[in-house]
Amino acid sequence: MKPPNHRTPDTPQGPGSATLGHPVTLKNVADRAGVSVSTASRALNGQARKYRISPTTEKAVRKVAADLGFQASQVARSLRLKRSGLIGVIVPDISNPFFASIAREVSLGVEAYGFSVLLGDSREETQIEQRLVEQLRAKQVEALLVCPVGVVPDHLVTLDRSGLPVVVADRVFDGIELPSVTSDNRTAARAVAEVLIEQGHRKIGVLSGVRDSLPAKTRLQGLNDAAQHAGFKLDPSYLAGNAFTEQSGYDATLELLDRHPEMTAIFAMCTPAAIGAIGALAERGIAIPRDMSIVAFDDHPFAELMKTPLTVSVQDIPRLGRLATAVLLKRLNVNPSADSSADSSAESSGQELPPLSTPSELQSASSLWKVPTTLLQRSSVAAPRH
Amino acid sequence: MKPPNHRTPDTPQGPGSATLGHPVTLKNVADRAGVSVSTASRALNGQARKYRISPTTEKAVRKVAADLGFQASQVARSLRLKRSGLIGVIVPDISNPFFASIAREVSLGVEAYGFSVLLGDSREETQIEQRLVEQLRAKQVEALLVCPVGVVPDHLVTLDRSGLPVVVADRVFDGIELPSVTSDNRTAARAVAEVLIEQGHRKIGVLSGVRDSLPAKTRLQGLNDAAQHAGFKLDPSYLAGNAFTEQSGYDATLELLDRHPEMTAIFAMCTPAAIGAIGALAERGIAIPRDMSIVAFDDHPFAELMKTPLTVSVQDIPRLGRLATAVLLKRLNVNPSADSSADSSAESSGQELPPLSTPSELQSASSLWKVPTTLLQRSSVAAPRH
DNA sequence: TTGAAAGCGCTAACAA
DNA sequence: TTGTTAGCGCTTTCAA
Repeated sequence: MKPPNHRTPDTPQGPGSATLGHPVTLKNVADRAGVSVSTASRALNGQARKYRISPTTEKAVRKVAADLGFQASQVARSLRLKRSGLIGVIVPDISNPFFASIAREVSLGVEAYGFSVLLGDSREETQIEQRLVEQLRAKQVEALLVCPVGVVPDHLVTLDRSGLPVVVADRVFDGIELPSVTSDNRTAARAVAEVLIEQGHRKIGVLSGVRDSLPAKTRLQGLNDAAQHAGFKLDPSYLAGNAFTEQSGYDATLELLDRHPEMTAIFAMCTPAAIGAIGALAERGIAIPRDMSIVAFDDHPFAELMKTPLTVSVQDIPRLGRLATAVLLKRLNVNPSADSSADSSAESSGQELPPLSTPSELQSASSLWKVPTTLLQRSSVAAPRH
Repeated sequence: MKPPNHRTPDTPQGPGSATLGHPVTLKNVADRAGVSVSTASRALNGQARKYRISPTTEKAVRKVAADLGFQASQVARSLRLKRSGLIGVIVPDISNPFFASIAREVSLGVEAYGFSVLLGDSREETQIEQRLVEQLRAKQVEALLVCPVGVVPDHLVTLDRSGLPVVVADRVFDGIELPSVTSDNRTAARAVAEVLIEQGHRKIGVLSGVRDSLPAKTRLQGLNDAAQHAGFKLDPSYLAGNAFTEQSGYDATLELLDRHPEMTAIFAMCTPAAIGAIGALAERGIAIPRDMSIVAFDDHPFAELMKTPLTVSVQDIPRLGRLATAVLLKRLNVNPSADSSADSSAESSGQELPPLSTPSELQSASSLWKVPTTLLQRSSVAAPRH
């Protein structure tokens, strides 16, 4: 309640935010409101009650803060609190709608808790993935969601062990104690494979994604399950391709066509591969499904509009993303069920991170979450001709 | 060169990174190497030369840092340097491949300079966009690339004026002094419109994106240009829809079909709208291109495989993204032409941000960058039947 | 060639 | 009910 005649030499402020030069700091606010920084801090952080700050003071501080367009520096705050409010998300290719959707779910899911997403694109290279991990670690992310390239999990395990919560999605790993979420690829693969098999197909070419990745192996397994159930075995020479890309699908198809002219169906492990295959087939004048049946994974907005709508196993991508986010939040000891914006404690500025309750007690219980998929039968499968 | 018998009470370190509890700090490194923090800092930041630090010392420090898995806290560094190394990217929907591609280019483009991308998804809502802007500002982003929802530019202008470099892409604004990059929508629209018109179409329905957005207006203008050149005028009642979405395209098509049964062609302002339109057309049993011609914007991997491949004007999205990134970097006084990884100065840890040369001298010259588009003629256009 | 110390903006004991 | 102060981890003057 002293007369506020001790002004900082701050540049004359128009209303709105920082006008010139230095951004406005808490000290600026405090000075102008004639209180100490602690009082200002407390007033702005919804701790007025707790510290029994007079409503008058609180109001005053808030007003000044608003007038000055004050925004607490999250950097300073992070340093002090040891909480960056940052979540790292690393994917092999953010322009791929699959990963983009996952990134989206994470972004939306964590935003309510004051977290922001730091994005990394590994370009399908483990080496870059490693570099990004380091870069994000240096930026003090509090957790990492990574859709790995899918072959070398070591750097992620190390990281997780070192105390930074990591959860992996999609290209998860085998026998690794990292919380993992993925589609139920085995069941999914078996289901699509069966529509092929039930039509009588036995000579089935497989367009594989990255061979060493678990999804690729698991999908192959599902296919084998189906074959075995039908009483036959798939020859390994019917396997081609080694990436989840259109190019790989195209090349593999051509290769298979040459190696096995008797092939009657194609099992594509991802949509891009299927697109490549369709292109290759068209070039060779092979009609779908008359001369060749084909099944694949994942749906897309254009599916219905295609010349031959694909029969596919579709993953519930948003759900995958949400699950991953939930696991992440749980590992951060944030309660994902709490309603988001009902947080009326901290209203005006800065304060958004609810404090973590327990200091993340290494709850690194191995866990693999599987999300069910849906079979979508369309018209890319017919009985084999010969 | 003192005997290093004054150890910190740090937990016994296995090789690799932080083993237990506290992450390893510069002080830990310094102590263990038997030097002061200043020396450690300088050694690790490639300033050994500059400060004439003995090679022995430097080596020693580097070794300890490596052994301990030291990583400089970017948070502390940011606070001190007033450089966060963060770039904010805000888009209406990251799961849309268009925006995802842009985000990707930014991410790849700035990564080489040690920046990371903070992602925000505005869900096509200006209000959320505003909130995200605030959130990212608080996180001390050094610049913002936003693909705005597209109607209210004020908060962005204010922000930019306040000193935070903002560049907008795609849904740019009219008469606003914000660096903007967008496709050359007018020319593009005119070009696709002309393939319609040359076939004899005059009754052309328009599936509009967000009406008040500049891209929508500009594309309409391009269409009008073409019409005028052909000597006719488009009746405003042929305009329907108000969003860049599939739903909007669907609804608008139905609406137009009812209002103008004589319509012979559809001009869709975006791919989703086109998809919606094709769905609506199919429901009404209207064949493309026999009964109805259609053109749209943007290509996609499935385009060739569609029942009726669409004639489209395709934007060079990666180029759009790269341009936007370049503009951003220029405003940050980083030289985008410098080769990226050839930066051998700072090798081992932490140091990645090249310092900004000039302190961003408000070079807010109004500038609009236009990226050319390509016309892709396929088979969705035929001469009108009546 | 190296070190001591100030300080970036903030929060939280501890005092009063 | 409010203020003083230490300190988060780092860089950088200034001094030696």
